Amino acid sequence: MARKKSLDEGSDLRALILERASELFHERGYSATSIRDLADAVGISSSTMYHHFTNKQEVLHAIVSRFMTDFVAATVPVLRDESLSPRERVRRVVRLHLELSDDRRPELLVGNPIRYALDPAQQAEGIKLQTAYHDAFRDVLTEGVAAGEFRIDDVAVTTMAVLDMLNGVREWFAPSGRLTRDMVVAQYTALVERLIEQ
Amino acid sequence: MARKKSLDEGSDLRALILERASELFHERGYSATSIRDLADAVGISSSTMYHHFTNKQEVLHAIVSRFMTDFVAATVPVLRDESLSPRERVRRVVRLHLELSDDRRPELLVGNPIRYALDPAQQAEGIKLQTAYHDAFRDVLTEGVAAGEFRIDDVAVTTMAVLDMLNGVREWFAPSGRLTRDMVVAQYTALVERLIEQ
DNA sequence: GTCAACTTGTCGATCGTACGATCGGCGCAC
DNA sequence: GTGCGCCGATCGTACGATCGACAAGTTGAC
Repeated sequence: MARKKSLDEGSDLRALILERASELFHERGYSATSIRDLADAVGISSSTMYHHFTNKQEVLHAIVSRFMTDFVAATVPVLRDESLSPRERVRRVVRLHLELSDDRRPELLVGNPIRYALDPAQQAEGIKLQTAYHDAFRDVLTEGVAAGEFRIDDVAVTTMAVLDMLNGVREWFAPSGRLTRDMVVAQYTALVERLIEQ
Repeated sequence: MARKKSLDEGSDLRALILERASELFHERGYSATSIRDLADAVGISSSTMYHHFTNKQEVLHAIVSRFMTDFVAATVPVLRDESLSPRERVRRVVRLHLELSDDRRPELLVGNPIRYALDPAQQAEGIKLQTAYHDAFRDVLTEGVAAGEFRIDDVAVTTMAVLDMLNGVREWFAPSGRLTRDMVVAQYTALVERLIEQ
């Protein structure tokens, strides 16, 4: 029990660091956030940070890697679920995409400067996960066209247009505004259907 | 002439600094790019930087402010041009938006970390310009609906969806790929029309 | 069962470095 | 000879990272 307690406390602190680090990186950017900032945000010494992460870069990588892995794990199986129609798969993924990027908004640390801060190997890992999602989305559109469900001029361009549209929401959506999250999901589902259906 | 030449050289150097700074800020991020990096990129001493800008922040502000001002100056008059139909205004702005964000891609330094690096007054200036563009776009959609040209469920949501879609292009478009810029413009014009027309 | 040895997590102090910014002086154009 | 643009040298600071010490808990030999 003592070992378990010790491990749990360690895991909790690591999780807490990742949570606060996500927020600070999201607000100020990775380079503008110091190890001391992160340590202060969780109430520990800066040197203690190095008992949970080998360096600052690893904190960033842990955040990005975990989020992207979770994102792909949640969406790609739905996009590949052949028991559902392409139309239904798209509908479900639109909801998943919007909900995940809202729930875990601070963890979404995309952009060139972030990529620049990671190792080539870490970059490659992120690109691989992103490609997996893009490919799955593109495939379901292709399938829908073949099945006569969708009418799409250029599947690749439409894929990027839809995903960019979904990614943009987190930048302006605030639940305190006129729209609830479910309303946004409904609106975007309809917009995406306009883009792909006959 | 000598004075003119001197001024020209000064202006040229300032313009050159802004150009290289845009690229470096775009690639590595603002905080990760040092004054010495900027100076090296244009072949001057770091102290000379301070003869053209009061500090590092002003370099960033000059880039962002100039681009956003130019962008609004190019697009809003088209959106407000009552001699054109709402449909034609949208078509022209889609092209302008895509071409400007391609031509001056490094200057597009949006995102929270950038905003965080600016003064509140400088932030307000950027927000004001962005709002002017968004409002003009929203108004032309409203006008099109009133004229029976467009069929839109929620004009505000559709406005954001369209603009996010357009903003996303610069992240993945590479002229070396399968698509030319004109092809992308044509595709996106068609996609936007799907989103707004009957 | 006892106790020394080891492990783990934390800290304050500190290292070397790179940063933003300043200063004084130099050279050239007028 | 005056002013402006440019430079090398330098300042004070904040950064990422390391170190040695210490406390608490776990392990293993006897």
